[in-house]
Amino acid sequence: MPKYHHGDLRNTLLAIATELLAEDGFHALSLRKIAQRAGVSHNAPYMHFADKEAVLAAIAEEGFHLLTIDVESAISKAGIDTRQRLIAASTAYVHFALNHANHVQVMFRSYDVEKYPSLLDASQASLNRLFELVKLGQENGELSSGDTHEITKAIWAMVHGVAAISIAYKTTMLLPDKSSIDDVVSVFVRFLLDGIAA
Amino acid sequence: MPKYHHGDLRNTLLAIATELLAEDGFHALSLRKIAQRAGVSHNAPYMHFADKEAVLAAIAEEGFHLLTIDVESAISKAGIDTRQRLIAASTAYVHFALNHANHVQVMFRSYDVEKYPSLLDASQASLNRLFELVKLGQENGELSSGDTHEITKAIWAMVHGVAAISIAYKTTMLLPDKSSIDDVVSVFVRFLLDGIAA
DNA sequence: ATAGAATATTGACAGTGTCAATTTAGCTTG
DNA sequence: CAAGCTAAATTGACACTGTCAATATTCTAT
Repeated sequence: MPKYHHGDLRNTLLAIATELLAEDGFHALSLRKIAQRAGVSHNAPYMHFADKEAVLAAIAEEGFHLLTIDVESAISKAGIDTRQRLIAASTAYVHFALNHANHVQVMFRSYDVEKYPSLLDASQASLNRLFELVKLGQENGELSSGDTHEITKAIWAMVHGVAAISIAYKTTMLLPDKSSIDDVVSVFVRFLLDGIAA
Repeated sequence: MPKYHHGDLRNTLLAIATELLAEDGFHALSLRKIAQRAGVSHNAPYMHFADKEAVLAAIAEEGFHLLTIDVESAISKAGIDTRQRLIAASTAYVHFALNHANHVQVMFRSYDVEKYPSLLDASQASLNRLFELVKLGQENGELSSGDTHEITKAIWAMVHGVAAISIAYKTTMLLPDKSSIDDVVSVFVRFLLDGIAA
C-alpha cells in the first residue's frame, strides 16, 4: 500500500539532498537516490521541482540562509569593534565554506538569475549583513567614509576568494606553513581595511 | 575501415573537450561525445585517461597554462610601474575568467592533489608570475616590504573572488551601476596595495 | 457524492561512465 | 622476413542517470 501525499515532500527531499550532498559530494547527487531515500518513486520529485537544476537552486538558497545564520552568530559573539566584527564575519564565512564545501560548490554554480529570484534574494541577504556592518562602522567613525557598497563588495570578494581557493586546494595553497586559516583571513581583511582607510 | 593508432589522440581529445566545454558548458561535457567528435570509439579515451576526472584535470591544467600566457601578455603590455602591472595582471585574470567561464569552473574543481601533480604545478606557475611581480616591486621600493608570499596570496584571493563572483552572477552582483569590471578590479587591488603599504 | 485538481506511480527512452573481452596495428627480435 | 609481443582501439554489456508520457491514487471543493 503505497503512501500518497507525503505532506511535506518538498522539504523532505531538500533535507535528504543536503544530507547526500554532504555525505557523497556533488558528483554522486542524483534525483533518483534522493527519491529512493525519501521512500517515493523516482519521479515524485518532479511534482515539486521542474528539474534537477531547480533542486540545486533550492539547495543553494537554503545554503545562503545557513551561511547568513552562521555569519550573524559570529558577529554577535564578537566585540563591539567594527573591524573585529568584520573579521569575525569573514572568518565565519570561510569556516562555513570549509565545513560545507560541497554545499558551497552548489551555491556558487552559475544559475539563471531570472529563473530563481528567491535564490538571488537569499544571496543578497547574506551580503546585506556585511553591508550593514560596514555602514555602521562608517557612521561610528571606525571605518573611513567612502562608497559603502564598494567597500562591502571588496571585502566579500576577498573573503570569497580565500574560501574558494581553500576549497579547491584543501588549504594546501594558502597555508604552506603551519599558520591557521583564521590568521590568514584576519591578515587579509586587515590589509583591505587599512587600504580603504588610506 | 577503421583507423587505428590515431597518433596523437590524447591531445586531440583534449582539444575537442575544450571546444565542447566552451560550446555547451560543463554540464553537457561527456566522454562519449568527445570520442564521437574525434571519430573514435566510445572507449578509446580510456587508453589515455584513467577516467573522466583525469580528462577534467588535464583540461584544467591546460587552462592554467592559457591563463599564465594571458596574464604574462597583459603584464608585458603594461607600463613599468609595478602597481600598474599588478592591476593589468589582475584585470587579465578576471577577463580570462569571464571569457572562459566554463574552463575556469573546471580549473577550480576540487581535485585530488596527489593524483595530478602536474596540475598543481601549472596552477602554481600562474601564481608564480604574480609572486615575481610583487617581489620585484618590493626590491624596487615601489611596494612596501613584508611577507612576499602573503601579499601575493592576498592579491590572488581578491582577484579570484572577483572572478568567481562575476562568473556566478554574470557580473550583475558586482556591477549594479554602469561601471566596468576593469574599474572594479582596479579599485579593489588598489585598496589592497594601499593597505599593505600602511 | 462526485468532479476535478493535485500528487504520486509505473514504464519507457536516450545518454552516461566504466568494465571485460576481443580485434587490430606497429614494433621488436629471432 | 616471419613470429610474436605490446600498445591501441573496438565491440558489447551493465548499472545508473534525467526526463517524458501515461496511468493511478488521493484530496478538496462544490
